[in-house]
Amino acid sequence: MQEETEPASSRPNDERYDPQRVETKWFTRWQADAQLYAADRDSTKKKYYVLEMLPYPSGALHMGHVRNYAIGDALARYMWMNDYNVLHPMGWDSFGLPAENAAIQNNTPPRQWTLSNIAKMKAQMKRLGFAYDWSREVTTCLPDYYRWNQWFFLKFYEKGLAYRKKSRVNWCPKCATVLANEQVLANGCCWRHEDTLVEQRELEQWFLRITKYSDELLCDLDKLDGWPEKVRTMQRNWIGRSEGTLIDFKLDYAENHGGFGPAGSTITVFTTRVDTIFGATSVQLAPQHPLIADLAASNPDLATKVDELIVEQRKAKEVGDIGEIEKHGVFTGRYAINPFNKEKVPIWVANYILMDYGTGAIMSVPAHDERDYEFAKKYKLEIRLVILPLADDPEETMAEPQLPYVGHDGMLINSGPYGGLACADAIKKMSAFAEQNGFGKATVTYRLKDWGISRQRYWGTPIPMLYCEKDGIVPVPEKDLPVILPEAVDIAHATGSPLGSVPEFVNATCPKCGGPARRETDTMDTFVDSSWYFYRYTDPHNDRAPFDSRIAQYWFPIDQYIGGVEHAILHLIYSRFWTKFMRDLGLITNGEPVERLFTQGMVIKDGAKMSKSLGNVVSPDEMVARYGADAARLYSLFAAPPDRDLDWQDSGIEGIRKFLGRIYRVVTEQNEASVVPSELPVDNRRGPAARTLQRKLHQTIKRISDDFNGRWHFNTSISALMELNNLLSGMSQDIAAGNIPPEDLTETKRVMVLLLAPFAPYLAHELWEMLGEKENLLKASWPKYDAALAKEEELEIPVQINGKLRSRVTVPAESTQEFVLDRALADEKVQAFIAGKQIVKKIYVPGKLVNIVVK
RNA sequence: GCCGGGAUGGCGGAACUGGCAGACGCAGCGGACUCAAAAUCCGCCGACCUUCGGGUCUUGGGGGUUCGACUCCCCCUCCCGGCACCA
Repeated sequence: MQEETEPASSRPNDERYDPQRVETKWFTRWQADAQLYAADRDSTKKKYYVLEMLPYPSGALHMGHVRNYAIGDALARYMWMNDYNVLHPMGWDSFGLPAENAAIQNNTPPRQWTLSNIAKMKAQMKRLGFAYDWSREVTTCLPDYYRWNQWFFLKFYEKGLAYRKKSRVNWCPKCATVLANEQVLANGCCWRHEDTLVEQRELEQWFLRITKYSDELLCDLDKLDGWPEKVRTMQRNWIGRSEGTLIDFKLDYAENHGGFGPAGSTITVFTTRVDTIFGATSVQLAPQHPLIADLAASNPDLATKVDELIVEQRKAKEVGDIGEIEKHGVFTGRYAINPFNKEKVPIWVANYILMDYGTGAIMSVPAHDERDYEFAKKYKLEIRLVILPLADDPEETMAEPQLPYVGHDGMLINSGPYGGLACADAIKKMSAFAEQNGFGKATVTYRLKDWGISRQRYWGTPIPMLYCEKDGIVPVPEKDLPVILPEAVDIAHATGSPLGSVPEFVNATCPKCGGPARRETDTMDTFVDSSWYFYRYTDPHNDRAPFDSRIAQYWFPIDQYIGGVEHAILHLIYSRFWTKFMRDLGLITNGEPVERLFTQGMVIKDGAKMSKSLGNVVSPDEMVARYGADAARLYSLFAAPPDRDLDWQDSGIEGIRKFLGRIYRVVTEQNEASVVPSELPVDNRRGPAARTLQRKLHQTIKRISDDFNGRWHFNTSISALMELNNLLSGMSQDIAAGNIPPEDLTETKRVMVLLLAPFAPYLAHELWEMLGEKENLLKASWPKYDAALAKEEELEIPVQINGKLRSRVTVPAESTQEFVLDRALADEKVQAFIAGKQIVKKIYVPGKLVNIVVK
């Protein structure tokens, strides 16, 4: 009596889902249509700019890329289907060191290596079906892009925001060139000469004055509520704003006869706790402090000790535990005068003082600073209590603290006229006093430093500057841009900047005097390229300006930016800086580039980040070949919520591949009713099965739409789609029996395909066509859900007794509290549990549960 | 040390505002189809106890609030990320 459903194996092969066949077919079609994903230049639709961070063209995509782009692509497709004018571009962050390394290793010119990598990766992206507007492709290593880096540099220079300064860099004596920080091994040696210690050298470098925007970069973080709090916190830490006071300690001439001469007569210290200054018992200098060179010149013993301190400090920094370093110091033999109490305090040099923070000098207050305390104990310096904390015990107002006491809830003692003041009050009054008397002032210090953009490398944007003997530093005139990066440069044997060995490049004419001039041979940090590339996408072929302001204004800010959290600081802070600068230039009006930021998690395998050395790398090409692009993409969305790390499992993608096969089968099955449905109108013909299907359909639309508009938990979107598919595939008998109206069946399949489209575009397009749809799926409208249809008619209400689940009752959805409670109490199992007991409380949470409390 | 994030079956994960813990998937087990296998389909699938009705326990650990806690509060452990003698 039971009809056996036809086994799948008897189905002709070509009816089964074959990802290679489907994907090749659509890949070919999409290739032929250059306009497919083009953003409109003029559109009455609302704009939506969705962007994924552009990759470095290393030669092959990895799974992290696939995940990143799968998220962005799903969003772009969803927005298209919601009738937005979508901008979804892609490009290449294609300057940088690996191209030079490859050039040295394989003897391939960096340009050739880079462009061939781009070709490979672009082919991969296309095969994966990502919907990019390739007519807007930006390649940062090409002159039509980097000339605008140079143009911006000239603007920075014009505004006084690009300047030259001596700065310390890593120098390998064997390579005879400068190394990036990443090229210095953990033990402080060169990556190519593992037994050679890297030195620090002073070099003239170009800087961009990002610190001009420190405050704005910090304050505007508060407005970025579409950014993860984590990233905002990281940027706040990075900027590191700190309010404090600068205080000048005069050198004691009586003691310092001669020493400390030309370098100055005062030491300026920065402190956040000027209220503790009466407890200062020494002044501590960073070992690199300029005053020391002066002293050390006449004191070789001191010079040696200071050098040791420098080495200790640098080693600790390289190992990354500067916080753990054993504190060492040396007394200079000299003294300074505390301007508040005119006391003479010894001047020391210590390895825990950093030259690049504050002024490189501190006043040491052992009683109220942990580091100073530790140092003072070690070298037997005086520890003088000047703050008494408020006592816990209200009987006594002040407590004898355990040293060091670093709290702010106290009162000053032993502090002359300031005795009795509260800390906060004292800080204000003492800062004001210092300012009135010309030996200090309240100030704000930042951890953020100006951005050193000079790189002694070949594969980067040439800095458009000239050095003329007569006119000094002269910018290249705008009309002479771009300064083209020459090819055929021997980078393997270069000493210093490779461009320095190219006479045709170096030798130029001074635009001012017409005499000979030398070109700048350093190139720009590649973070310059990525600081503004997303503006170029809006007007990528402009040869008169980096972009047209009006066009950029239409698209900006970026509605959604998606990328790895590893760029939370550098790239995202430089980009914000660049945007503020462009606004001040009048190019744009927005002060921030990115409205909403999403940072996706890493792709890991076997509990570790994928890496060649661990041998746990999963190749996207292999996944596409074995399971298809749709499966690879769908799995990267299904395996974990996008913001969390994703643990790659090969068996998992296999499961997704099976799901795609099931949805293919369910949608394409020609399941006609064997019983002819009656002629009644549809609404009256819908029995319980039809209603169940309809309800599930609308619930699924709601769930997936909510995920797009909210948390982006696409893993649950996809499970919702699986549930719907499971329900429909389990209804074959109802369908055969004519219990599902044919129009419902068609509608369900249609909607399922629409819901699948953002995640698995190849299969969705194929099924869409198979359903007889003529219009491009991208232009189809995202389905709307009907809350009334999604609503359950009957509810199964769990019944708890004293919080423990004991039974369930089924009630109509609109039941009153009274009705539900009566039903629950009448239930047999419930009766058994409450028999002989007293009902204390009856709780009904509408639509959710009943809890009966008994004694 | 400071600031984030996290810990749920054998595994990846779900549970949106305090209301049925374990959706969906993987792996596993049983069955159907097959000469057989693969593929596919159907069923079972947290642990322990069970008289097979069910019962007890269970969301890193300990306490608390509540009729009710994965969810809120306090304390603790471990893992991941960032910052770190920042004066």
